[in-house]
Amino acid sequence: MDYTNCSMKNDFLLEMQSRGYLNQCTDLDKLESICNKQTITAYIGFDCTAGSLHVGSLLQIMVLKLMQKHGHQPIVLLGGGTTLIGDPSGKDATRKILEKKEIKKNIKNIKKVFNKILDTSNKKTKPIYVDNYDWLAKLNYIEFLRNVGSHFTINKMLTFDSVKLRLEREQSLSYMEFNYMILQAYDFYQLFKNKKCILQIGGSDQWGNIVNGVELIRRMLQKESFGLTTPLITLASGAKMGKTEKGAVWLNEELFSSYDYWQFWRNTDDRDVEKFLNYFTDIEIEKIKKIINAEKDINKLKIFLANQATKLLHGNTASKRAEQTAKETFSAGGYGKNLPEIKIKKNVLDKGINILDLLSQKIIFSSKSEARRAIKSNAIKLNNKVLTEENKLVTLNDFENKIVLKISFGKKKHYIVKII
RNA sequence: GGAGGGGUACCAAAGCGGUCAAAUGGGGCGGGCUGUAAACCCGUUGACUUCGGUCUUCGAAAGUUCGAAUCUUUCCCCCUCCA
Repeated sequence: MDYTNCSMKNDFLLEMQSRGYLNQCTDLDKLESICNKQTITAYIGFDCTAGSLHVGSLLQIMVLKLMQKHGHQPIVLLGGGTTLIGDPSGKDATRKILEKKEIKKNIKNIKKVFNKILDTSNKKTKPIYVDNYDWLAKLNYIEFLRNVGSHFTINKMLTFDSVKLRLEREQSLSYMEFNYMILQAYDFYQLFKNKKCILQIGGSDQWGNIVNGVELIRRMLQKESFGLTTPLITLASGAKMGKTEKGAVWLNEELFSSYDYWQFWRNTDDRDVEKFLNYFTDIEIEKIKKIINAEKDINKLKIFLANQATKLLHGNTASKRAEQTAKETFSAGGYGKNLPEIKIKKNVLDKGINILDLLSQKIIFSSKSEARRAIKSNAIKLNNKVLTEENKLVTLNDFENKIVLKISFGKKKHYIVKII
C-alpha cells in the first residue's frame, strides 16, 4: 500500500505520512476518523535482547514522539516476557535465550533512552511503560490454549512470513518460537482491554504479528482495533542501517558515545540526508524543505542533521561538544576533548611503552597482529604524522608540548592518550 | 525408530593424506582518489614473533600414519525421505 499521495485530514496521520512513517495500515480511513474525534492510545513493542536499542528502533521511537506532539498517548511495551521466547521474524536462527535477570537489566537500560527522547513532562501524554512479563508469566497453559489458542489456525500461522520463510529456508523453528505471534497478539488484546489501546504500531516486519492481534481482539471482544507499520529503512547504498566502523549504533551512551553517535549521522550518504532529516528530527517538514533549499553545501546539511539527531538523544550540550570535537579533529587537524581516551600511567610512559602495546589495549585493536598490520599499511598516525616504525618506543617526547598525543587509525578514528 | 546427506574461518562455499593458516565470492578493515559522501582501483582479513619462524584452528573426543580439514571409531548437532 502506498499512502504517499492520499489526502489525509488528520494532523497526526498527515504528519506520519509526510515524514514517511507510514507503510501499511489495517484501516487507515477509519483510524483517521477516530483520530479526528479523539486522542488515541497506541503502543509499540520493543525487544529486550540487548542492553540497548539501536538506531534501527529509532524510527519507532520517533513515531511515539510524534504521537505525543499531537496529543496522543503512547505506550511503550518492553517485552520482558516475549524476549524469553524470541521473535522469529526476519531471523534464520533461534536467538540466544536470555535469563530473566538479564532481561530485567536490559529493560532498565532501554527505558533510559525513551525517557530522554520522549516528552515525560506533559502529564497527558507522558509514556506509559508496560512489561508483558506481568501478564504472560501468569498464564495458565490449558486456559490459554482454550481461550486464545483456539482462535488461531495452524493453517494460517504457517502462511505468515516469520514462519514461512524459516521453513522455506529449511531452518528449524522451535515450537516455542512458533508461539511468539500468539503471545504478541495476546499483548495487544491485554492493552486493548486494560489500557484502551486501539492501535499497535511496528516495523514492517511486524505486520503479521500485528494483524494477528487485531484479529484476536475482534474474535475475543468483537471490537475493532488497528495496526500500522512503518517502512523498512533502506539506505541508498543498499546496506542495512546502523552499522559503522565501530559496530552497531546503540542508543545508550555507555555503549556508543555521543561523539560516535554524532559521527554516525555526519557520515550519512549524500542521498539519504533529506530522508533522515524527515525521519530522525522533529523539525517541521516545511522548515526542513526550506533549509535544504537554502543550503547547497551537502556537508553543512550533514552537520545539521548530526546536531539535530544528537540533540534529540543526548541533549544540546553533548551535541555541541561533539560538533566542536569533530571540527577540531577533522577541519583543524587537531584534537577535541570528546575523543575516546587511552589511559596510560605516568611511570609506564617514563620508561617508554612499545607502540604495539599501546595500540592493542582493546580500545583501538584487540591484538598486536592487527596493530602491526595497520602500521604496515600506513594507517596509524601519531599527532598527524604517519607512523612507519613498528617497534617504536613511545615516551613523553612524542607528546606535543609533552602534553598531547593523538593517535589516529585511518581517517576517521582518533584517540587521545591520557596520562594518569 | 529406519535410510540417506551434511557440520570448514564473520557469512556463503571449495578442499577430501603432505605443496593448507586452508581456493573463491560476499562482508569488514586499511591505502589511493575525494567532501569525514558515493563510485572506482589496490592491499589486507587466526595469534605470538628477535620477521628466521613458532603456536592454536576445519562440530567434539579418541585412533591410524613420519604426516590428517582430508582415513577409522564413538559421540553431539542439522537437513531430506520413510514409518
